[in-house]
Amino acid sequence: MKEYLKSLFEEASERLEYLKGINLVFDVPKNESHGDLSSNVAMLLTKQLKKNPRLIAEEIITALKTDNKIISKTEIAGPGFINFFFTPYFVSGIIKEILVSPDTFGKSDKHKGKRANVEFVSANPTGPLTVGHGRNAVTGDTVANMLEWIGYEVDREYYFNNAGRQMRVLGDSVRLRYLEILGEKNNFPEDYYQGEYIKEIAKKLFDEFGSKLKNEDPEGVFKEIAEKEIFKEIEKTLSRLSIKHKIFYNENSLYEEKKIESLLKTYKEKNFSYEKDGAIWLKLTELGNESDKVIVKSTGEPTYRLPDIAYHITKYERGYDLMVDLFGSDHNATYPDVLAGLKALGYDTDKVKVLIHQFVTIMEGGEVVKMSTRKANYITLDELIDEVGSDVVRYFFNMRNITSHMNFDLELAKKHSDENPVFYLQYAHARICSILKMTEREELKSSTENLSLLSTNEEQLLLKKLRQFKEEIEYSTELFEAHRICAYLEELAALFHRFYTVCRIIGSEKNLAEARIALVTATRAVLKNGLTILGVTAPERM
RNA sequence: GCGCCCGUAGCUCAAUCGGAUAGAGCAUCAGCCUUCUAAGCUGAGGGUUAGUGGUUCGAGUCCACUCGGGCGUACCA
Repeated sequence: MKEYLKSLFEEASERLEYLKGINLVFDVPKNESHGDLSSNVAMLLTKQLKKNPRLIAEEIITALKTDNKIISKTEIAGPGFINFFFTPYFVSGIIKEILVSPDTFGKSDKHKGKRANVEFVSANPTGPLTVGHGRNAVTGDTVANMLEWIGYEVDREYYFNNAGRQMRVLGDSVRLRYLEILGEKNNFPEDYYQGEYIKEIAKKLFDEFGSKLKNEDPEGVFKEIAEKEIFKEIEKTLSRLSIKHKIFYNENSLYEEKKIESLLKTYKEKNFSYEKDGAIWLKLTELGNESDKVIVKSTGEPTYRLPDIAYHITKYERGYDLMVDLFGSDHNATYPDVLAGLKALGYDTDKVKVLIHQFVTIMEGGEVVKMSTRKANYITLDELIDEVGSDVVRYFFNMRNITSHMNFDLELAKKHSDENPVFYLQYAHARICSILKMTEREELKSSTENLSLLSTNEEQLLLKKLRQFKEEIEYSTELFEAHRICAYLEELAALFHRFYTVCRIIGSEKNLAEARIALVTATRAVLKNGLTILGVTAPERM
């Protein structure tokens, strides 16, 4: 629709000089009596032309050579909007476009040939994933899906660190629990990992090795096994949400491959770093940031910034055109340093898109549940999936803008799970499947021969919504906002349900019935594709 | 103190570069199944968009200030 109008305006600019090179925007008006598409161009020109916007609008309309097979009406409304109304003939044509290739309708090759890396979850293996990680995981995977849909080849990546204090404590936590099983009394420290899963790992070790590990070092087998077991669980949890990372990148390999060392050397050579108080600092103030930051502590150990920068450099070296980083708002102070460090070395940081999601607040019984992995005071992602299912979890995290703080009322999620909007969408899909089975029995087929028979208000509104799908995906992806897709699908499902209650297939005249079958088949395809992007299943019956 | 995010209906959230009468779901109330799935549809009530001022044809959206909440502000990640 928009493409057609754009070409009309372009052609008209031959006659109306001021239309040349103008930034044309068409909106779908909220109120359907304002037409199918609306332009505010006349109002934007008032300053330049010093004329009443309605007069400008009139000039524009006379200059447009509209085809009355496509456009049924143009009007000037309100302060100077130009509203366009499309013919039913044109509107229904979308069905043919969808049915040519239903499974790929909405895909675009806009970014074909480009490669993207989406890094998400990236939790260190110290415990099970919590609900908070769930938001990160679902958002990351959905962003990856969206990018694939507009043509990117996407690698899903998980960055982790199995060195450092956290992991030492983890290993020792397991060791102490193991010794407890052997009957040894000890004072389990308060700041150690309190979770049940530690005891389970210890039990596993006892079952396999008996008391042989009594004098083992906490850094050795305890840590190793703990890491392995926990990662296994993390991957299992993610796979329940249909999430699979292609690459697991261990921070350690940056050291092994001397990337940290060489980066440090580069900064020194280029005079971006200096020594002070026994530490090495990066000159971030010179790069426009607030203050210089330490990259190597006086102990000789790098801070997180150095490996983070080195890590991102590997992404550039691996040739990605787009790198998406996803993390929670608690990390929002860290990425400017990393980006500045990259920019200093000449890397194009426009290729990095940092997405920060706000926290998930868990409410239970009207109370906020404080989350801490170490204190084992958390609700795991697994428990949540057990309660409400993968589809609800994915949809729930996708349906809200990540910039918003999110209240997750557990009681409500459990109790009212069958009233979740995801079921509304799935129900629409299942309903269509059921209709199509029924019409098959009646020996009715889908036909695009008489689509102009689809002229009721319900049919036209549904058709127009189907037309918006592709643009909706592109727009949502450019903004990295999956919640728009949820909103779109809910509107689409609502229009379908309304169509269903008013327009019948079986019992209608044959040509009309077959056109309607084509319509619902197309609707089913769009619903399914939308749900697929969100990572939600499209059941054939409910 | 400073930085980022947020404040919209009773609750959870939308609102397409600033567009026309601020929309959904839940909850509440009133209707609709002898006919393709009632997990559905129709209707009603519910708002000073936290507040004040500014920018303009037009502001929930942009700017300034105030109030309130979250997360940061390390030689932790």
